[in-house]
Amino acid sequence: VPHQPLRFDPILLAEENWRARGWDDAARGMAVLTSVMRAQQILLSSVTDVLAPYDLTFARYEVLMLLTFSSTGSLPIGKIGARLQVHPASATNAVDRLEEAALVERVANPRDRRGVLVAITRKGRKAATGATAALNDQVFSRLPLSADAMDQLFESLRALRREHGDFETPP
Amino acid sequence: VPHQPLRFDPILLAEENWRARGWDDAARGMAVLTSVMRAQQILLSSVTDVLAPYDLTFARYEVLMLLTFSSTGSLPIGKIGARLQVHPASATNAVDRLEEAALVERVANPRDRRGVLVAITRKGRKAATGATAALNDQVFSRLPLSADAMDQLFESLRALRREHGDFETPP
DNA sequence: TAAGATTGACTCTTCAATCTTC
DNA sequence: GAAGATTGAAGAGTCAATCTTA
Repeated sequence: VPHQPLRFDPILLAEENWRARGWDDAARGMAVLTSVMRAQQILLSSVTDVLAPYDLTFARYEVLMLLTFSSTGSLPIGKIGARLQVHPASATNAVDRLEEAALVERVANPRDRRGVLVAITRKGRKAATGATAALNDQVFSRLPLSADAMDQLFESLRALRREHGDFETPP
Repeated sequence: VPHQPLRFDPILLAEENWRARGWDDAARGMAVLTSVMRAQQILLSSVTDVLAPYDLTFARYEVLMLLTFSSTGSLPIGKIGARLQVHPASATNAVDRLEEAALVERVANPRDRRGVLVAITRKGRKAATGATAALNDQVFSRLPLSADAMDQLFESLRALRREHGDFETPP
């Protein structure tokens, strides 16, 4: 996004505007939500830059890693969508692109003829290995936060995800 | 996103897979980044639902609030893009949609004939008021996090934004 | 009837190219 | 030449509708 840095924090300023209107009980929530939006934009942009040489998007990279971690190297396309929490149409689209690049193959599912298995190819494994090395080195291990801040961030966002019903909370 | 809740936290599981491969120094960063992505998806979905009756997206709502907070009720379109940290083309698109709905007007900029001023209309102010009340009530004041967790989250994400160069850090 | 997957329509975002004005 | 704004093209996401199979 081509812009000069601002001389002030735009989200903090918005929060002040909120409080000036008497919306004190919502001001911090607005600021937190907006911060998450902006952080996502920043992080996705970093990831996108690193993945560009591999002709991968983050969504397609996630599909590849899911297959890498599966015992057979293949999964039903519906499972992929569920694990990645995206719409079935998005999973179809991601697999389309990966298949065009020969990183995965669609295989008939012998246990359910409605279903489609997505299998990672040798080329797909190579791409996943290279992309992971690049992401680990250039992004994941270099977030500008202390270990404590990362842990707090992870736990707070995990609570948010849990409350939203992303996953069951073990008893 | 139409899916059953998972019986485990998919991000925590991914982090375990990372560590199992010896990528310990990147595992938590991967988990944090993925959590931010997912949290953004959840929060944006909540906001989108609440704004739907007003025929507004979050991006268009943000434009409206920026104009509401400006002293004259109008801003150059370039300033809007800079404040919202989006591409100029996105600002143009958002203003197009708002103008179609008669929530803003494009006005010639008397100080720079290259520029365009975007002015909020009476109808735009009404929409902003209603949408803000709904968002404050249904989303911003109801995030499922403690006040402490919200403050920690905000500060961590603020550090991330600052490091990325979103805004200048006062001396 | 319901579930798995795909398709087409629509929205939003970015980028590159263009046009006008500084 | 550089800056402000717009346009068209391409990518990725959701939704509603559809087709096949369970």
